[in-house]
Amino acid sequence: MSDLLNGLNEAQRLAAETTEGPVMVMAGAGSGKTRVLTYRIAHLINDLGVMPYNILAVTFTNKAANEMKERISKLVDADIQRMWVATFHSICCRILRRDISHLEGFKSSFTILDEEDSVKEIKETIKEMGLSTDEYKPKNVKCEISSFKNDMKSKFDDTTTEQIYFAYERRLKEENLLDFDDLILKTIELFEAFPDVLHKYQDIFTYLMIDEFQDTNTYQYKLVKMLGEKTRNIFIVGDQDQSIYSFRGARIENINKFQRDFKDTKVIMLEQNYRSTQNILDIANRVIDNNGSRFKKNLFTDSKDGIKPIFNKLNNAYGEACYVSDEIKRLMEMGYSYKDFAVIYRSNYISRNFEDVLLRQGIPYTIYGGLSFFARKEVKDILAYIRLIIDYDDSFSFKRIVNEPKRKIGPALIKRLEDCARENNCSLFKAIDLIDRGGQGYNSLLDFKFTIIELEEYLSSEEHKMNEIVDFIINRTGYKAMLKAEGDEGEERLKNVEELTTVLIETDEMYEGTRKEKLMQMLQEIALRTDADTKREGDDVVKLMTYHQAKGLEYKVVFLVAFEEGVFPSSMASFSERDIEEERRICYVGITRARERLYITCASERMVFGRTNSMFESRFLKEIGKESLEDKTVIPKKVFAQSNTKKPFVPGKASDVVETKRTNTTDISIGDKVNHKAFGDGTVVAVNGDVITVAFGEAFGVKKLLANHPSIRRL
DNA sequence: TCTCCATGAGTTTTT
DNA sequence: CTCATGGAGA
Repeated sequence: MSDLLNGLNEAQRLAAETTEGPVMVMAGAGSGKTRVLTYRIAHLINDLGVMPYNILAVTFTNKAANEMKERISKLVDADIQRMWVATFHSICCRILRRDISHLEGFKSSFTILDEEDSVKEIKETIKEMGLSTDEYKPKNVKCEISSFKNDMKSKFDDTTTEQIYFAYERRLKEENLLDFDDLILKTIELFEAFPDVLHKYQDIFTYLMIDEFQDTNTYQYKLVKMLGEKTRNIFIVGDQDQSIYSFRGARIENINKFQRDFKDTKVIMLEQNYRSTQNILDIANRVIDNNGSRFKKNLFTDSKDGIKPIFNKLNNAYGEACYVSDEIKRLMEMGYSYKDFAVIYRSNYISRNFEDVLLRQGIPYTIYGGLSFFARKEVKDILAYIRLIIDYDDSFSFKRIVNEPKRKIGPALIKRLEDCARENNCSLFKAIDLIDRGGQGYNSLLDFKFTIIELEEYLSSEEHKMNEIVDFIINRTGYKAMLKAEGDEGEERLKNVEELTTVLIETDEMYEGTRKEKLMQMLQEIALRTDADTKREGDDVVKLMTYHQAKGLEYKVVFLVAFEEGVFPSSMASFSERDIEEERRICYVGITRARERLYITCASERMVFGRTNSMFESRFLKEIGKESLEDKTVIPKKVFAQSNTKKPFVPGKASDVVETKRTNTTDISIGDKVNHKAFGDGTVVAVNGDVITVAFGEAFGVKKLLANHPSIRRL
């Protein structure tokens, strides 16, 4: 046996070497579980001669999958391209592409709907049924259906919603579409209806490995069980304390269920942490200890105590962002680089102040979340063009772009087409030839048809390079002209469209076959690509992200911001102990992202819904214990002590008004001359609480600033 | 059919 | 506050 596994500690090594039978690894944060997984796979291939394609490794994100593949490829000589390392959704997608045609009425060329698309389909379904979209809000219905499909609900609340569900399912089938949830469900359906197909995959995947097992839902677990039942070589890795996806149907209980279903499961604990300092681990342990229903486990480390985590409470959200930005600058001078920092928050809207301030301070950053590249309207439009060009019968794509740019082909005409298509059991594209001639927009429709045919000829002829395709499409269809006419915003969107060219060039190199075949493969996989997968890790920039996005990542310096009741724990989760326990796990995940320095900040007041609210410190601060934090707050301590003893924020309470006034003290008044580090000298033109408005003259104009911000002094 | 304005609704987390 | 949607008018 090689010395491949020498770099592992005893528990890790045991986990990597126990290759046969069911194994469960309880891996605390930072205990090297990814390391164990990669070395285990390398061990299977290198030392035991297992073929890479007999290994199935399920990760939580595509990004994690790619990273793992890369790390494995450095450890083994064998070609691992054919090894299955992917998310549940990607794996199911691949299985369905091969075998879904066994199921009556399904075709392997299905298109995967993203969130937006499926809400759109539901909306049309509701309208078609003659129901009101006010009463049955498409978003809510989608949520209901998704809950049902993820076993979070065993039946629908009312029969109408159930009817919508049935109609939606029928509609998807007719249009050859699957939503995200279907990827898992249809695979199970396929395996149940066709045991032969299941056996085929059972024979292929002789070693199963599931990462982040605590976040699997009922059906994902079922899938694991089905696939692994035969060989029973199932290796699951998880941490009950990091289960943060119950809103999506994840079940921590699957950990226990696994042990019941596979009685001879070997359990291995990884408790040594290699990431954080003792001080950071201490507060992580203290917080999570408040969760009653947990199997006790304590992380320890050999590393030093390190720097005491820092707490700071600022007057408002703007001040909080300024503090974080100042600390980043200060630490940069001590030798850190931008990529060492992460700002982590509970929900996306919190990021705004940080974006503003970082931008103004010239600190480079990227935001995770928001609209992903492939979810952008313009990108989806062009992809829809390509889809339609390759497959005229793709009516879903047809509808998306038939009037984009505007061609005077409105809802009335579409309705005519749809009716005709249904009557003749054909696609919308074919229906163009069958509807009655004439009428509003009929000629535009013919034009559109010829444009698509022309584009198809262009695309088929292999003489044109892949990188010319997008350009040709946007020129020929008038899409480019449309964007050009939109001004600055259009310019931005044009850039996104042009970025697609890069994707096509990648496509050209990545896949085999004719141009069309390559494009088809790209289109089939694109729905599962998320922004995080595309983001370049290596960039030397500060990262802004949610706790959920931060899972599995680590940074030298971590700022956990907006530690306020109602934000974190989220106001949506303050009702049951169950919810609070999940918020606490989120907190635990956040703390354990930090390697060297941890900052926790909050603000006394914050704008929510355009209103300024007084905020109260998160209960998690108390659980962490203020004594284990170095308090940098500059507001008088007694103000704090009071706010600590008060009940959480309730809108309209008199005491809150008093609280707000107290923090509004500033000794700067209208007419004062002030100096700002970056903007130079200016005159105060307005004072509103602790926010002052200063006119700085032509170069910088009028700015709203925090009066007691360190970068401002009165002259 | 398109454009513009008003109104209202909503920010928890995502494959 | 900000975005999306829908209605009215051109």
